[in-house]
Amino acid sequence: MSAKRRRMQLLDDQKISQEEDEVAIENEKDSVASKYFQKTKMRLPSVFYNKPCIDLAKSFLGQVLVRKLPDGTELRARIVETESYLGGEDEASHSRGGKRTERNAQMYMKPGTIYVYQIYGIYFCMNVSSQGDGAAVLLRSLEPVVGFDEMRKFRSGRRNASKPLKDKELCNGPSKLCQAFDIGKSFNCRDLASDEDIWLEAGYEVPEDNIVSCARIGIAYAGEWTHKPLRFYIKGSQYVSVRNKTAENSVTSGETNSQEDK
DNA sequence: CATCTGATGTGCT
DNA sequence: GCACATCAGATGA
Repeated sequence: MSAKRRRMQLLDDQKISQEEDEVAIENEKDSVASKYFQKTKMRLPSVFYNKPCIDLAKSFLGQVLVRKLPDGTELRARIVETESYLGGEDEASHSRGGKRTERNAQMYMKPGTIYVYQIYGIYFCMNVSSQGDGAAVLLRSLEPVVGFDEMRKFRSGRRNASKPLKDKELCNGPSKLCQAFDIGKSFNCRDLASDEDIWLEAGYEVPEDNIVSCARIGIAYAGEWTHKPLRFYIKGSQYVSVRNKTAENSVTSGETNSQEDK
């Protein structure tokens, strides 16, 4: 574990124990199982998701996605890359032109609703509905925090398995993270603010200075929308799917998140 | 590092 | 029928 990551972990622990205290005080008189505290203390609430698409895509950076497996094991990874898909006018969005079908209905649902769709027959991508009609945020890359072995196992599926994956290869792509977290179509339509098996917990806020904004990936067909800066990632992160050095250099910040390869 | 290609099947036209 | 918000492996520099 690098010094950097240790520092981040410490920051998290501080935040977590703070919130723990607050919740404990709030529920002092209630005799609710401690399990309840475990789940509610860190979970980001419904109101967190109720913001405009671009704001949400940026606020996701630094937050932690948690997945509870059937056996109780919890996987954790920090969101480091997202994309905004706006409503009707966005030619790259599944909701372009106000299109609304059975497949993309979740994009129009309550902010925080998960939209999972299958792509190229074999992969899944996970989005979260935001404020705005037909708007959603695509999760593109995560930095693994807890559960490396499980993620590696879920990811070994259709590959050679000749060489073990590096940590940074576990979740550096929208479908890779779905594999690593074992997220499939059954997660479609669930609510991140209340679901038992998946949720977001407070990590840290990434300052605007440390966010790279650039073009989205894989939407070359979208005309003028192809080059709009609707992809966001933490500057310097080694866990991002595709880095854009040009865009990184135009971000006015001295600090980066460079880390050694693993 | 960059670029290319095959895999694969659902949802929409 | 065809397009597709991808990935892994191969190849060349």
